[in-house]
Amino acid sequence: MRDKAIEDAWRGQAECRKCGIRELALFSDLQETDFGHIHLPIDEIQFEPGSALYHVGDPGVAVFTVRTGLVKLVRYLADGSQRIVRLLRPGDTAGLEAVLGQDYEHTAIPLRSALTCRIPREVVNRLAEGTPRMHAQLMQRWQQNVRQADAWLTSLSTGGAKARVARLLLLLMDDGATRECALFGREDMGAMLGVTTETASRVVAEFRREGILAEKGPNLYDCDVEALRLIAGA
Amino acid sequence: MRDKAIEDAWRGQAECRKCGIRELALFSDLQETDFGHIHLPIDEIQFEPGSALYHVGDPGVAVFTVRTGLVKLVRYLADGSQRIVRLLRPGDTAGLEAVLGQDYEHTAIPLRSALTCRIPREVVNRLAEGTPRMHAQLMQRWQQNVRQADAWLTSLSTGGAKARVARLLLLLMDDGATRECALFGREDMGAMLGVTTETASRVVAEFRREGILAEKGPNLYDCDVEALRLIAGA
DNA sequence: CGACCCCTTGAGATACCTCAAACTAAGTGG
DNA sequence: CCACTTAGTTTGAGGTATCTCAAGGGGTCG
Repeated sequence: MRDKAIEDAWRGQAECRKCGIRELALFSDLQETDFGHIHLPIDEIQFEPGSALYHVGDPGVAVFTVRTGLVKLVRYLADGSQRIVRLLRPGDTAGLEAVLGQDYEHTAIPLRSALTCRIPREVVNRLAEGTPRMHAQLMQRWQQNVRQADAWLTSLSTGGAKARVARLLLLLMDDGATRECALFGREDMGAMLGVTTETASRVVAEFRREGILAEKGPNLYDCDVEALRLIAGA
Repeated sequence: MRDKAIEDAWRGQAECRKCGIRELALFSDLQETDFGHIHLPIDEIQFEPGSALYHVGDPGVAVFTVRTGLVKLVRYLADGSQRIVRLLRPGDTAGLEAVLGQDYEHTAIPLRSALTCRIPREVVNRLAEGTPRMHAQLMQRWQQNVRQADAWLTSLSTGGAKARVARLLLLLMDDGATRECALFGREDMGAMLGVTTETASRVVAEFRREGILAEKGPNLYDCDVEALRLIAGA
């Protein structure tokens, strides 16, 4: 498919204790002593767009924490097209099903270069045995996935194409906390919103003509948050 | 709204040990001794269509196991309309977020008369502390929710209206294990599939004219599974 | 400079939505 | 027991949004 598949970059064993985003991540609740339970290496791996963290159907051997970048969870349809069912951002966890010994249910592919921590399944299981807090954290993560899945359905797969695009933009800006918004390929946008590539392109182009979006760089836009909220609401 | 709201029927305290669907339910892995940890009453409650198990935003005080019937999880949109994000069938669990002490994220309403077991939040938590198997079961349930949410998006919110209806019918027949299919109101169908009531009605009517569906009673149909599979695939 | 990829734009076909009316079935009250 | 109401389903007709197919830019990279 893609001949420009890039080699996975390995950055070395992670130092969870000093992790800059630990308060966001799966290990946020761990105490100093808990780290003793980690008996297998946790690798820091950088993935580039086009190379998957894992593929649908692969045996689930590890969980990934996303530290930087953006990762899409993809499911392929009967006709070969893809539907993106979730987006993982820094602090999110990919492949939780591995903890249950199940095969991966999606293919996870970075949309932007993404730095991840690869945590072997057994490490999570052993930690979970030892610390109740880890259990709570895992359940919290699962619930977060459910919540995002529901939000995806109600806000990105409901209403007209313009409203969907507007909601996606707001979501990417943390509901308008910032004006800047990094976009991605129109095909991926379409796969998220359940519309065709052309429709996604048309809507973005229209927003730009109307001054709601101002291009600041390659796929980087300055957004009129208020206007977007108006369109998203309708 | 509904003046014919029916009183919740209480059937008495549940006997989990003898439960006929225990192998399906949340307590499937419990041992005889584990039942000693149950210190609060688990009630059997029958809900009728129109009376909710719980409402979105209510504090999550209990988890429900569905024993019979069919329950919809609803989220309301800005314009007041509803979107059904999941269906619970016998053996499924509603309101898992209560275990985490969170508010309910949906409104749960039976589509058909449904017998449920109401399990107080503290009972689940206490059981989880005592038995690791309960932990595993909870995580399994959460993962099941995620899986259903993803399936809902990819199979009921993707493709044309005819394909969506066909997939919904197959889903209700356990992917074609039985030919019989109990349907519900067209408005609910629309809310599941992300189409209008009229479109849902038109598709069902068309299927009936084409002989794919044969009415056997009020909202009870005999289905041509093969034909549906063909339509669902396209 | 040419090849390639992706985004954009166009024009026609189509599916779905909207609004509105007719029909059905079940419940209500005279 | 029958008109009358009410809620839900079905059907129609017209408008509109999205899809499909196709062609034309604008970068980037060899």
